[in-house]
Amino acid sequence: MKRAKKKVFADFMSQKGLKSTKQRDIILDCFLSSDRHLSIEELYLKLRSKHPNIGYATVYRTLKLFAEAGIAREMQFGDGQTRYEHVSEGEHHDHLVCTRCGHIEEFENETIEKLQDEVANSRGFLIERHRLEIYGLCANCRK
Amino acid sequence: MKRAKKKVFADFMSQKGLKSTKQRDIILDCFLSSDRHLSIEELYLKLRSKHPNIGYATVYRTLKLFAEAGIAREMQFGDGQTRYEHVSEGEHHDHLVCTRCGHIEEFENETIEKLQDEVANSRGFLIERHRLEIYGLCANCRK
DNA sequence: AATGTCAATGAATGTCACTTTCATGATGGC
DNA sequence: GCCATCATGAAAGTGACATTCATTGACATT
Ligand SMILES: [Mn+2]
Ligand SMILES: [Mn+2]
Ligand SMILES: [Zn+2]
Ligand SMILES: [Zn+2]
Repeated sequence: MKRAKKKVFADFMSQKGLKSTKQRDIILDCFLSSDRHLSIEELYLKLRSKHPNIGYATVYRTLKLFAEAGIAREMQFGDGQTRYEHVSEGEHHDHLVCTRCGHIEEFENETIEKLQDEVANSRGFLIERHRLEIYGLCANCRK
Repeated sequence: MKRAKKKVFADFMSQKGLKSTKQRDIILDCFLSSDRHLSIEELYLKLRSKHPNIGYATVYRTLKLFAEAGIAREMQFGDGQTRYEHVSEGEHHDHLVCTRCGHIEEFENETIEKLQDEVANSRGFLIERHRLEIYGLCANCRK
């Protein structure tokens, strides 16, 4: 799926008349081969060891591009940093966030999604998106 | 319930050895008689007309005290400002947020809450809190 | 009522995570 | 290869908090 996302991004870029650069290639590769839910700072630091010449602003702008292209999603978990996670076409999930170690787990629940639709319908709301986050202690941190 | 919350706050303050001041009284009164989901800035501006001598920092610190005392809750709706809403003992609700006009509606759904518990249990997570927000167009903005 | 002590206030400043600017460098259509 | 555009990154700007510190105020005590 790494290849598929690279294609999606390449198509988006050419369709927008934007250019392919070494930096963007490196950042995309690093993003796709990293854990999910990375902050700009984290990705920047991860890149820095191998590519000290890539600036923070470029990482920042490139992650925005990923989001625009639909291969990444911006997330806020309340830790003061914007995080980016991988997105696959048509896929959706919500999150369990550990308040002690920061571990993030993903889940899907079709019934919850349906109930949300019902709530929105009953109020005349047209849903664009939603966020459901459960905060607490992960299995490890409970021990 | 305005009186009840004032009592809760007064008890919290005396139990913590903190002092009662004109500013805190005024801010509490203004907060309790305002719409829900106000930002610090909004409350500060609302106060400013009648009480131009109350500083931003005092509003900021006093809202934090309300949250500590359990009569207010900090919320992030992604508009870049922290919002505070009234909290009543034992009460919980989630939100529908209009992305066009900013209107915020509240809802409760016992079934969704139960399903969340199930999800957390199945992963060994111990829930501390959760947030569920549905973003979209409100009935008014759909017209 | 005056005093003493410690918390409260608010103008100013600091912090932090973006966000934008601008001079310089790279890309790619012709 | 030329050159109009786009991209880059160091530096500066922004905005919403968060903290500092000199001064003021609350209130228990005298
Ligand atoms: Mn995720
Ligand atoms: Mn609410
Ligand atoms: Zn954990
Ligand atoms: Zn609306």
